[in-house]
Amino acid sequence: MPAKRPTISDIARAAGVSTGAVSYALNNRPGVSEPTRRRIMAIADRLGWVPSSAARSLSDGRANAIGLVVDRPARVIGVEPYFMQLISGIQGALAGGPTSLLLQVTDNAAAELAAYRRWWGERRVDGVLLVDLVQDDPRVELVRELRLPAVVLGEPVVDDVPCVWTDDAVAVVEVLEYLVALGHRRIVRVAGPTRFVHTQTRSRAFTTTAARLGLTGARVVHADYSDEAAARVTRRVLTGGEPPTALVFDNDVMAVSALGVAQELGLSVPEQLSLVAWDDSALCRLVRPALSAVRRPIAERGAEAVRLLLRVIDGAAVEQVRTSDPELVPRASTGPLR
Amino acid sequence: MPAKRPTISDIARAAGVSTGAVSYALNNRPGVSEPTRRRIMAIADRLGWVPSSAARSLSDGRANAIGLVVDRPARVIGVEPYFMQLISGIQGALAGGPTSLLLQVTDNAAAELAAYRRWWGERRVDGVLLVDLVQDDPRVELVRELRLPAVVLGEPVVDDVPCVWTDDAVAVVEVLEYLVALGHRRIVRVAGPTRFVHTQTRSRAFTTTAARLGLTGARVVHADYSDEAAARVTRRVLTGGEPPTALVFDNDVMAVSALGVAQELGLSVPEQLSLVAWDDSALCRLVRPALSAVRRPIAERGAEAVRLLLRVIDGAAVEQVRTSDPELVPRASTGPLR
DNA sequence: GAGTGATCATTAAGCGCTTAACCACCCTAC
DNA sequence: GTAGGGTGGTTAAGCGCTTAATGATCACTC
Repeated sequence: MPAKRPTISDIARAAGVSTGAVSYALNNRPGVSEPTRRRIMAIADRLGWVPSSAARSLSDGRANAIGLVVDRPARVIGVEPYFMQLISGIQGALAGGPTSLLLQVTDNAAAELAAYRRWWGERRVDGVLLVDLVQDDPRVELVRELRLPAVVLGEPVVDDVPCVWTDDAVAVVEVLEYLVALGHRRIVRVAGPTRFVHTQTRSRAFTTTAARLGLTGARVVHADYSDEAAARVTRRVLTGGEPPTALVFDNDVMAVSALGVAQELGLSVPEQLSLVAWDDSALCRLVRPALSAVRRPIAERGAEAVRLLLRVIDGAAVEQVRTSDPELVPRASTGPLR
Repeated sequence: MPAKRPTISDIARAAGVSTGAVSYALNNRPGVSEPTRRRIMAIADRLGWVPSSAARSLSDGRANAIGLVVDRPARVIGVEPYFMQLISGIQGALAGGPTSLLLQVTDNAAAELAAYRRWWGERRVDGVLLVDLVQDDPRVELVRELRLPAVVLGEPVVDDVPCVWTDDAVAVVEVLEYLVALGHRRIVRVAGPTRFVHTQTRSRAFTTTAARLGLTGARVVHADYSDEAAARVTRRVLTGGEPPTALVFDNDVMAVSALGVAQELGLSVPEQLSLVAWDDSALCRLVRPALSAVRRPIAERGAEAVRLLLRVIDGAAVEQVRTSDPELVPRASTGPLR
């Protein structure tokens, strides 16, 4: 059983005023004189008073928490730095404020929906962050139905839901033009699962840009972000007819995995094969050759999303915030075609 | 503003009973007849009722949440798979129950202490998980003072605080004997910061085992878990006098970083240098050569810690749960000395 | 000297739920 | 016929906080 925590009644008694006065004082609202306010605050301070979030929630209806559900199988989640970076960005924006982060990791979409619904029912969160949107995402429908404030981390898909996004298309173009400038013509994009909206966006940009640049050998294959799947796909692509001279991946793990495959196959990187990862991370820097990668401001986006969500919770109008464009960080894994 | 959520009064009205009866019925306690209970539950179900966590907390004093603070600089946090694995283990044990996870990422110890104190004051958590204990850790003192239920993820340091741990020493011994069997005599351990208890334990085991095995060239150097620091230290060690033939690291990131350094220096792994990582992860599997690593049951430990914490919250006696021993997973980065 | 505001404080209701205390009723026992 | 003992409910207080409504006090004004 935890130690005793002071309540506003304790403060009121110590100060010789009513609890109402204490409440007004501590919340910096009119209703108490300046000297009294100061006296009350001093006492609260001395007693180490902290407002009970339950009591506060109950009376003002705010949970002072936001929720994030990450729907990735346990096997994958540890590997991808993405989420931890995102979380650390989120925390940055939350720090100092009264709001906490509720995190849930699930391994299927239904559980994710259930989690949001439960949080809403329990009034545990004031709003939620949505990541990895899919086409006609049921979560969008859900937050709309529940009128639960939400911010999508990703490009705008519907216009009544706020979002913060980066324009992935510009990076796709940048990467392709960069590779073409190095002499590559047969380029394969190893994408994540098709269902994700961002996968589709990037693939579309990839296809149209490839066409514009006259790359006939360009195509898109899919994997599930895991190293195993990436290895399988990469091996197939590299040993098939007309093997590509450059591969572009949808995350860092797959790119690193492919690097291993290339080495197994005796292909030297970048002399015979160029590799580009998406989402730069320490992982990309750590391997040899270090991987060229598209860097997105992940933590910054997380922080921006939180700020937007807090505004939305306070009743702000729907906004679609665009953060800085992703950029290609060239390293040792890309080079001129020999 | 969120949509309307049903309360027990709504249910009571619909069922024509008092809210007290509804409460008894929904909590499966005596006080209502079986038919009435069923009727009430059916209505609750139809209405989609979910208990308000705030109201419940306020009346029964339980927050139905546990807290975890991770104190690592943002730069490092993304890279290490450790925490995500831990979190996913935690979630596994929480799934299905009424308890949620509150997560905070901070970048200094004071902020971590403040976070625990705040959560306690706000009555937001019923208990907390403590990771990365240091010597005379102030957090131990804090949870004791606040009488906040806590479980340490790590070896027993004081006996009034429950913990779940693995015996790292046995793995240290295993690794050393393995390396010695391969012919290595000059072995350096690249450890994490000295302040962590687990660092000290491993170093102690390393030193005594090395002495027992008669390894005069064995020593311990320190880095801060980051790839940069590890690269620096590794470079220094490998280019100094009497360079080691085997390196043992305290995490995966440092080992991978060292692999890069070895390649830069023209040392082939494992022919000229063997590397062992601590905490196996996809990262270790991904690089070439794949890294031999000590695998600890991280997710399992997280789950076990949660189960223990929930028991402690319910008033169980202090336990010190020991989970399965870490084991060495030999891969391509270790081999006989040439 | 009554009326009019300010100003600073108190009172009390209410947020949604739990739970001890109470009550009405029927059944059995002697 | 009344004491005793379950059942199956209701009542009401309380968890810690917010806040509208109310009230007391003092300072001006005409």
